[in-house]
Amino acid sequence: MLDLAILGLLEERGDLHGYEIRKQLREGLGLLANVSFGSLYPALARLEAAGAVEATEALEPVEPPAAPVPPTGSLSGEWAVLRSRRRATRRGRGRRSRKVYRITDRGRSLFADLLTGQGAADDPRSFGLRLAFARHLPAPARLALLERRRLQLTERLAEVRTAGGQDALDVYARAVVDHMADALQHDIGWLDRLIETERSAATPGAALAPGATAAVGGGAR
Amino acid sequence: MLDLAILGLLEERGDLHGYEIRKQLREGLGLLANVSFGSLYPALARLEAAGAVEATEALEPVEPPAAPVPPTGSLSGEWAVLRSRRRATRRGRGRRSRKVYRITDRGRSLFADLLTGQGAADDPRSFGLRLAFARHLPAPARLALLERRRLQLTERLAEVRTAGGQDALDVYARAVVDHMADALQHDIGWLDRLIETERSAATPGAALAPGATAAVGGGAR
DNA sequence: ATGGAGTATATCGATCCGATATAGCGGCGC
DNA sequence: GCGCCGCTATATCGGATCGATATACTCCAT
Repeated sequence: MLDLAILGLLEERGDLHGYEIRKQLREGLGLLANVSFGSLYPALARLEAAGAVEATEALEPVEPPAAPVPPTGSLSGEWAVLRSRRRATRRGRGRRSRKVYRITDRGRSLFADLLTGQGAADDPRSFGLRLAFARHLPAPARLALLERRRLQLTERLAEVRTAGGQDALDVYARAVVDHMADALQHDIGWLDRLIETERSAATPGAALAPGATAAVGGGAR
Repeated sequence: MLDLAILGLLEERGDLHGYEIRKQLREGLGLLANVSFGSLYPALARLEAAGAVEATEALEPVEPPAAPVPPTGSLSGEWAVLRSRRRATRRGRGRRSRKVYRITDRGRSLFADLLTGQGAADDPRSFGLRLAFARHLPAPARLALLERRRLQLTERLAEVRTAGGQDALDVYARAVVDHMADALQHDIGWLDRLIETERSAATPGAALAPGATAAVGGGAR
């Protein structure tokens, strides 16, 4: 449920250690907000135990070069350069432990499973996340995701309408229920636009027309 | 966090036992959905331990009348009548254990605290719940609640806009972020309408004008 | 140098959810 | 009549997440 977020981030952005993952999730995509350490570290441990990610302990020892950060050369980029430079100027005992995580093939397959995610769907965060990573999904699965979500929202709207139908509600409760229905309709409209764009990008006549998905950006602003 | 919902329900609807509380929360107000037993029963136990509610074991014994459902006369209404009628037609050993909960003065005071709830505010469910029970709040506190929420949403919108500003996002991620910003603006507009209604209902000139809050129902249709 | 701010990992307790266990009861069909 | 299904009803368990907190190292300003 945030395994998906972690795997997606590792897939798209490369290396990353716990603290960075949290930062990117809080800043990068405005979706997940929060994601406290109390959930992040257990999740990373879980993923590592499941073989979906590999952790390389990147606390460089006192000896200068002697790479104990061995496989896969240039992952950490300019950031690691700065790091080792600082270590050179200041005294040894390279900074803190710091585990850098890398996604495995096992993890990539798990990521694909979580993305389609037929098993248990519902909540809005989960959907937003899946859609944000929809690029890694084949076109039909993308469409299925959108339509499944649309169905869920429609059902929810019917429930809320039923709840709002009873007139035992006072002004404030009614305002809340009405607004909820309104927001749901708004979301459904957005999904409809996305679905239409997705469909027209896959029209049989325009089989090999790249760049056709350029106008997806919902109804924002 | 759902203590508020339970207390509010007991305050407005009277008696109620666990199963009924869940039903009313799922159907009655479309807000909270879910509220599984796994959270409800612990919450009830918690509230009972805190002295906010009193539980009367209402498994009526074999003897017909002999009220062990003693204080506060006509709480359970027609529902209890049906219940006892059925017991009369079928054999004794009145059905299942069934604890009926009643709110105490202690609970009412706790309810008031949770309603204003300066301590930790944020999440949307909590706000929706508070607003739905806003009737039990004095007018200034009501206004404060709305404005606090408005401020939070404005801050969140700024964050989301910042996140959307970076152009490293692909079409789908952008669609998600844009829609999130859009939904936030929609919510803020709704709050603005509520705030205005609330303000105009409290204009100094129209001090004793009841019924002035009749047009609150947001933009819902 | 002292101490605050930022980086970094980890754990704790509380809350909540979904699934599941248990059990009384009414009605339906055959 | 009798078995089974489904509704009412309470309770517990494991898993996920959050917020707070502990710990430690580094950098920079004073």
